[in-house]
Amino acid sequence: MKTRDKIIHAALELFNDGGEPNVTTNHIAAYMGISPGNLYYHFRNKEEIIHSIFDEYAQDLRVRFQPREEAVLSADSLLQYLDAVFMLMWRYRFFYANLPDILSRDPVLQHKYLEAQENLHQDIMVVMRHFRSLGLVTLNDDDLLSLATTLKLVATSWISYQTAQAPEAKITKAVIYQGVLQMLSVIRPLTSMEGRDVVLQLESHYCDQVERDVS
Amino acid sequence: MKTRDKIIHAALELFNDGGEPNVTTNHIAAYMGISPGNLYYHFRNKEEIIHSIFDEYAQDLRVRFQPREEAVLSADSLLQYLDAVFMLMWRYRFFYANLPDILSRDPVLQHKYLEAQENLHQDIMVVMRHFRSLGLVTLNDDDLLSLATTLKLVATSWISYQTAQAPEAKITKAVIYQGVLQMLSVIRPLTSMEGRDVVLQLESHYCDQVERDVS
DNA sequence: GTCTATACTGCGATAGAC
DNA sequence: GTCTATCGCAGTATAGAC
Repeated sequence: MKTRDKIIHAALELFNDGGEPNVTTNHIAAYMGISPGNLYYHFRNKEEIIHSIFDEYAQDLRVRFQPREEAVLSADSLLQYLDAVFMLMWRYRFFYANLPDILSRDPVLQHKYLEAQENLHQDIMVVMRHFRSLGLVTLNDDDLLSLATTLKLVATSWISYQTAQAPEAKITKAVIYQGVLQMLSVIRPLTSMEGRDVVLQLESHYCDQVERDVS
Repeated sequence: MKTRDKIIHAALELFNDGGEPNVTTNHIAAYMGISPGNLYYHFRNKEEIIHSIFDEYAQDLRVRFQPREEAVLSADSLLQYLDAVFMLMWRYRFFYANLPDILSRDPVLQHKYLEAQENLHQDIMVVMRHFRSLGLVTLNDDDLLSLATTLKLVATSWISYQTAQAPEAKITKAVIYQGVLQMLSVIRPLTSMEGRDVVLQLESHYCDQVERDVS
C-alpha cells in the first residue's frame, strides 16, 4: 500500500479511537513510525487528511444508501440495507462524534457535507414513501417529513449522545446497534399491522446483535 | 457587580456567540477591557470559568425541571413548564453546541454532568408517568423509556444538529422553538384523543413563536 | 485588584540534507 | 520519499510592579 493510503488509514484508526481533536499530525506520524516531515510530503495539512477520509465516506454513503427496490420488499433485504448503512457509521464513527466541531473549522468540508446530506435526505424520502405506498406506515406528508428529521437526528447524534452519557465506555458495535433499535422504536408506533411485523423482526435481530457484541 | 461575576457573564456571552472552543481567555479579557493577568487572578484557568457557568446551569435546570403537579394538569401550565426549560437551553446554548468536546476535556465536569442527567431522567420519568396515569398517552414501561430517550436525545442534540445542517445561520430562539416542535411531533402519535388536543394546542403555540421570532 | 511583560507548551508546518 | 531539525504561532498561565 502507498504511504499516502497508509496515512489515511492510520489517521482514521486514531481518530476513531481517540477523537479527532486529540490526534495531531505528530501522533499520526509517530504511530506509523514515519517522520512528521514525511507526512507533510504527502498531505499539505491535517485538513487535507480529513478531506480524504470524508471523500471515501461520502462515496460509500452514496452507494450504500442508494434506494434499491428489493431492499424495501422484504424484512430480510431491508436488514441488509440497514446493516450496510450502520457499518458505515461504525467505520467513520469519529466523524459522528465531533461533527459540529469538525465542520465549523472547515467551510469546504461543510459544503461537501451539506451536499451529502441533501442526497441522503432525498434517498430517505424515497424509501419512506415506498414504505407508505406498500401500506407499512400510514402518514401524511408532514408526518413523513417529521419522521425523516427525527430519524436523521437520532442517527447522526446517537454516538455523541452516548459518549456524553457514558464517557468512559468505548464506542462499540453494540452501541451502534442500540442506535438502530432506538430508531426502530421511533418508527414502531407509526406502522400498520404488516409494518409492525417487519419492525418487530428487525428489532429482535438487532437485539441479538447487541447481546452477541456485549458478550 | 464583582469582577468575578462579570467574567462569568462575559464568558457566557462570548461562548454562546462564538462557540466555546473559539473563545480564549485572552478574548474574554479583551472583550471586558481587563488584562489577562487580572482574569487569572479571579480564575485559576479556563476550565474553572466553564465550571462556574455549569454550576449556575445545573442549579437552574434542577429547579425548573422539578415536576410540579399543576404543570401536568392543564395545557397552559404545561406550556409554562416547557417554556422555562427551553429558555434555559437558550441561555446556555453554547454548552449544547459542543457537549462531547467540552466534556471529553474535563472529567470533573463530566461527572457533574452525569449527576445532572440522572436527576433530569428521574424528573422526566415522573412527568411522563403522570401523563400516562391521566390517560394522555398509552404506553407500557418499555415504550415510556424509549420515548424518554428519544426526547432527551432530540433536546440535547437539536442545536448541534441544526448548526451542522445550516452552519451559517446563527442559533436563534426560533431554532430552539423548532426543536420543541420536533419533540412534540415525536409525542403526538403516542397520545390518546385527549392527549392529542393538548399536543395540538402546544404545537400551534410554538408555531406562533417561530413565526414571531423569524419576523 | 489590576496591570504589563513574559515564560511555557504543543501543535502545525517548512527547509534542506540524504 | 524519507529523515532531522527547527521555526512560528496561538493559547495558557505566571511573575512581579503598582
